[in-house]
Amino acid sequence: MEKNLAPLEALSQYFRSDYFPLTKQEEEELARRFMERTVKRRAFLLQEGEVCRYASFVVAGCFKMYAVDKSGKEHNLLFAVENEWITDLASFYAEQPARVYVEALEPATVLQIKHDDLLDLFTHYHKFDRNFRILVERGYIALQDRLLQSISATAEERYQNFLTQYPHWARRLPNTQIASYLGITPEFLSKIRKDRVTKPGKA
Amino acid sequence: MEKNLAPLEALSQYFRSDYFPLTKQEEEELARRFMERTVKRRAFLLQEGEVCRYASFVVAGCFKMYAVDKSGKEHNLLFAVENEWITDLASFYAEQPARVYVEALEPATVLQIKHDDLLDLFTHYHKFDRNFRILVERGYIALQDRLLQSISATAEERYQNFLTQYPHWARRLPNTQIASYLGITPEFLSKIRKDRVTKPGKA
DNA sequence: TGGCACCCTTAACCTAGCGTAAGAAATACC
DNA sequence: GGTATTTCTTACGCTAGGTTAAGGGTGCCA
Repeated sequence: MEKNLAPLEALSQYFRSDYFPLTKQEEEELARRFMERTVKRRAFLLQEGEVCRYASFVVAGCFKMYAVDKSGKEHNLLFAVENEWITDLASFYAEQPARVYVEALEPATVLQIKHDDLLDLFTHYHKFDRNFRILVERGYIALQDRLLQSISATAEERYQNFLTQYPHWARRLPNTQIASYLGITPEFLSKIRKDRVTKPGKA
Repeated sequence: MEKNLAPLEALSQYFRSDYFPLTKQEEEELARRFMERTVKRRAFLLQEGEVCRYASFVVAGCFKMYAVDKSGKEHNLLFAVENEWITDLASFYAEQPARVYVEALEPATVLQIKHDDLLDLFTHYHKFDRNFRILVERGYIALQDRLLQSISATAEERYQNFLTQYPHWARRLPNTQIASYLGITPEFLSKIRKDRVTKPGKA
């Protein structure tokens, strides 16, 4: 009963510890609208061309969001583990076909809410508008930071920063996935890792 | 009286046409808290190390937001012209020193609101929370799109996309600034532009 | 206990885009 | 209206990172 909170309890806990905590009533409204779903490794929450119907909160397991370019290569945009959200906002809000995939890297459990139900929460309970505003703001800040790095930093620096900023992802993900997130090939990441060991502190 | 709305009228108009329109009272609250400011070409709204005290809405003129890397090079993160916002959210919300500059590329007029006044609007008028949630969502979507391109597209493709996605910026900005936004050197952009003319449609 | 799928590494060769330099064209400002 | 500062272009050598290919490791399930 300690490591495995009931999924909805995990979500309430999440708001309580990082956002404006919910009242009993708001928690009930939450429970009424979020649905639990378990998915296997390799299964998709979303595929290119589909409309993203749900916002998803990860209760257990691990996901990646990625796009496929015209030469067929995958480019990871985002990872999500426990207590993180994974949703293609562009598709979700505009109700247009997604240009990305969301795939489970491990067996997983998520809580999902439909677009209309979320808008409903927004209109009836001020606090959700606010909590989601803050949530998206934080995402925006993280994205801007990453964009800056991708424009201005070398692959080695980006890897280094990834390790310090996202240790919980780094510990858990295979290097192939990390390479794709950093925008380099697995082969080149391998070379970087070797060099880091060889010339450690850098003179 | 047609092209030059009063600044506050421009802001109300902005919400009216793209977001949930404001009531008379909300517009008055807006007027009470936003301050007009004019800046010369080259002047800074924000410099690295300062805390970003204001959210800024551009009424006239043109700005760039950029970061300077450790070798002294500038990297443009964002442009803003009339009816666009330019604010370092990371610094503004956390009240921490900014890592970026915001500089006027043309003589400009902005409307600015202080952090506390904005939070005040959020708590007293539900609609601002909502309008700003949507505003940030749209910014997030644009950023993600750009990140994807910077990971997966070639410099020439990025330039092409820039021209089609942001014609109003492209028309107005010098190529040096555009190059910095795309993450390439002005010299290389120049080469791309030459090639586009030489081999036009691409067989 | 063997096979299959996935992951990591190494190495040799290749290319997109950078750095530098320097002249020409355009624009800002007094 | 004229000078000074930006901006744009061209060219050439150079480096970060990609590509291809191949070998070895590891865990999983039959």
